[in-house]
Amino acid sequence: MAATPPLPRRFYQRPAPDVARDLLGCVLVSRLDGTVSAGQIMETEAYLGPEDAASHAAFRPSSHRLFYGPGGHAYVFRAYGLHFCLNAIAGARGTPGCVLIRALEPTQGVSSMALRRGVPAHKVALTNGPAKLTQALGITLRENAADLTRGRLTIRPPGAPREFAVAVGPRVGITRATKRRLRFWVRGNPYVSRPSQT
DNA sequence: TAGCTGATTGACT
DNA sequence: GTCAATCAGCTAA
Repeated sequence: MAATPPLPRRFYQRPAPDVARDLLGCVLVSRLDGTVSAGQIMETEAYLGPEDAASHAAFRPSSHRLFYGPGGHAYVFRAYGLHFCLNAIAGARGTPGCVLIRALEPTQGVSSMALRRGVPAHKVALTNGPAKLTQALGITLRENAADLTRGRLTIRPPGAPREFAVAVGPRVGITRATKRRLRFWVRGNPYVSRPSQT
């Protein structure tokens, strides 16, 4: 547990789908509001550049400063006026892409998460959705553009070798380019946000 | 300036 | 199964 260094920036400087797959099992750590909360990433989705109609890089120019940056930063946006979603910027400089963190399994600070969410700590509803996990970890627009390789919000590699089946399927919850198979999740994990659509 | 959209969730029938 | 909540940022004019 002690002082596992966060994933290096070069981890993110690869194609978004590769980063999305390798992010499964990694641990998202937040040190916000004076508490430490962490969870293993169980579900991700990859978004590409302008050629991906569902990506914010394609239709949201205000995100370009991050998308075209060096990678390894957080991109937080508000959906439907009230929910937050957390992305990790991926891809080398000049090749925009990002990875949406859709679900994680709490490993640390569970009571803080339950407090923020207002649901019992043993419920999967704590973090089994993109907006749920941001609320559980206390992530808001303040964390937009945060450096994931250092600071209050980081992602660490798995403590042990990963032993689980990775499933791949079409992305969910979006209205454009839904046929691309860019969603990755841990098969059989109860924290995955939606029933597997293979 | 006005109008529209959305990578969601939770409450309700 | 349906539907409202709520707002930053885009587009049209």
